[in-house]
Amino acid sequence: MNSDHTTIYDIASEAGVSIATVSRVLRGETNVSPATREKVQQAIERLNYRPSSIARGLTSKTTHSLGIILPKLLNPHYAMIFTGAQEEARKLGYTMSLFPWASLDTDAYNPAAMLIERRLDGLIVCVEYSPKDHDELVREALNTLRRYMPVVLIGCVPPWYDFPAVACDNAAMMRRIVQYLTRMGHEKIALIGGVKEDTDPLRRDVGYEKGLADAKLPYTASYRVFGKGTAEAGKAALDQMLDGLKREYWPTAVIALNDLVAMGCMQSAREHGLGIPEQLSVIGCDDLFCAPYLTPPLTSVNTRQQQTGARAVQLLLSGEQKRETTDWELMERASCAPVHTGI
Amino acid sequence: MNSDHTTIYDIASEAGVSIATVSRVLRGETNVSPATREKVQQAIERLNYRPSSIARGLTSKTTHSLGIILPKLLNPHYAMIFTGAQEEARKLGYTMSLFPWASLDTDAYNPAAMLIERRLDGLIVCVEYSPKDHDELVREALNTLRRYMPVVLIGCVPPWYDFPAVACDNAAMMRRIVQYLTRMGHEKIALIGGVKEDTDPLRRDVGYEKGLADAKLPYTASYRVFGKGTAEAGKAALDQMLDGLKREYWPTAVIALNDLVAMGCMQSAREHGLGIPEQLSVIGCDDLFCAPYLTPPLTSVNTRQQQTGARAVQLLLSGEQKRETTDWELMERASCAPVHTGI
DNA sequence: CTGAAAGCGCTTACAG
DNA sequence: CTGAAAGCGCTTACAG
Repeated sequence: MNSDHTTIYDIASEAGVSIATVSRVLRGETNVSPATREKVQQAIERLNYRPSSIARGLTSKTTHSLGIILPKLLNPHYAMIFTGAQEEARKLGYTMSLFPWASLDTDAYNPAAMLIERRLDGLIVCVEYSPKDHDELVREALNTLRRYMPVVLIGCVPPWYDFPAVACDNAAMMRRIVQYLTRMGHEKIALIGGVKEDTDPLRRDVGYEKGLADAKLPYTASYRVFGKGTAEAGKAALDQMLDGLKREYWPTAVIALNDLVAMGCMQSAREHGLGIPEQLSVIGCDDLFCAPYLTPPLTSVNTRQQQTGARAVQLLLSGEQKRETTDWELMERASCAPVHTGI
Repeated sequence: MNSDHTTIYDIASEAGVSIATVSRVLRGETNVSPATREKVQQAIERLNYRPSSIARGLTSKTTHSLGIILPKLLNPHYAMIFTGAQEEARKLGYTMSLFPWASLDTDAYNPAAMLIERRLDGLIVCVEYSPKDHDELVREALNTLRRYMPVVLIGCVPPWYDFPAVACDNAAMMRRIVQYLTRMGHEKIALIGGVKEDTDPLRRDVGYEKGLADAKLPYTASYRVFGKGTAEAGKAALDQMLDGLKREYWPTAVIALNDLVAMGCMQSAREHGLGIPEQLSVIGCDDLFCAPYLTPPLTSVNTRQQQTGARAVQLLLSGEQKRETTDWELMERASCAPVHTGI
């Protein structure tokens, strides 16, 4: 291992100049004579010199490294966000490190310490709502971290958060989805997943209720089941709803928090002998790569995750204190159909 | 922003000791009197001090940050590897940054420069075979990088690579899969995906041919289609095979390079009116989260990706020059069945 | 057990 | 246009 890297001193003596001059050509300053610049560049080439970003960071007070906190990478939704953020960071010369909430949660000592010690130039935090435990952690961690580095939020934006963020207007999106279903004649529309205590003003429940109201439909508590954003949770939730309701009250459409939940719901429907979309329309969210390959292909909402990640990096680095709302698009596939009337 | 962080000098004067002493308690050295240690710790607490890993890195010649190069994160297979690696790194006090091949490829200047300038303590490289262009890049990049930092390989291990690695024995795995199918009576077994020029001694093709030989079946060129590891490529490949073959020669089983390819194959089969598994058995690889939710649930091979990632980090940090082979497990689901004989 | 001093590899005023 | 010098915030021998 070449742990004794070439240094700026080596280049300086090789080129017969001072380290200040080497530093100047390194940083592309203009006030260097062409001849000198050439000499230095040759030396760099010859010795295969790469400046240490560590030493550079110590003086320049900037590390060119960013961090991102995500719930988990195993849901492709977050992998898309991460990819978008990472690529944008890369383009701008920054490195991106991942810090999953889970590892912070389980950490005995100050969860933020590792981030602070790294002297990151900025941090993207992606919040997924969950009750109490997590919310408390999030709030505390955010309040600490933002004293040390710029923070941009992605995903849910808690009402107490007054910083730059890029989020999807889940309320508007959900209202549109409900509308999509009511226009197909659905009146018994279930919503599965999410957290009851969610206080994000743009949360799905707001839009769900608005959407129902738009169509003059009542809000039916038994059609609203909360739960985690996993396939297992989705299946369990729909199982429970169907098993607890007389058949005549079964929903004709179910909106899932995300595609994983939708997958679980499809499974549950299948096991209950419900044809999709004949007897039950299902719609997901996130538009995961597998949505088109499910049977039937799952209608979902593309929330432009990569773009969201990239935009968060831009906000982070530009220092703009904006709060932005992302685009989304309903991807119509075969899992939703007009409500089946008659027998 | 608190960019003027508290330094070791602040702590020293606050505690009335020298910075050397502060450094000692920081690093948990034992040769410090309890009283002094206490004073220092109090000062640290009071001033909310976090040592700079940057300054520390400059002297200690170690950054406690690792890198991982992956083909892409959007295939959950790689997200699992990354997650396993990241979590293990975290446990050991290391940070993990992602560098996708794509961003290195498209980079005009030396693709390795960014990694070297970061002075990473180690690098995990996950290689996915693809012809020419990529292989040349991989070889060159690896040869440069390993002069600057320890490198551990994951995935395919090119024959010219003589370094630590943790890989799946794809040959043994594939032989076992073929056996699984021949025991169910299949004789026309297709293999879809991968690169013809692959030279990894553990590559799938080796096992495929062995498996066929085990059952005294001929190798049939038209059952072997190469291609990318995407669903689209999988669909196109099977489409092409079926369309080019008389119905009586259609395979009764298809092995896909990975689950994405398998998903594409299932789609193709469906469009060709082939029931799965009645007329066509399909088996994938990687055991993605969605495999159980496909119709029918996809039989696949779990290759313990998270464990692989974690193990790679351990090798990297221990400096062992071992080459390890990972476990794998056949996950039997409903997409494979005994060959349909008679009408 | 503790401190003074040098050094890690850069950048940044400050002179010239 | 170029160099000498100080400084970034730590760690590490070296004395005592």
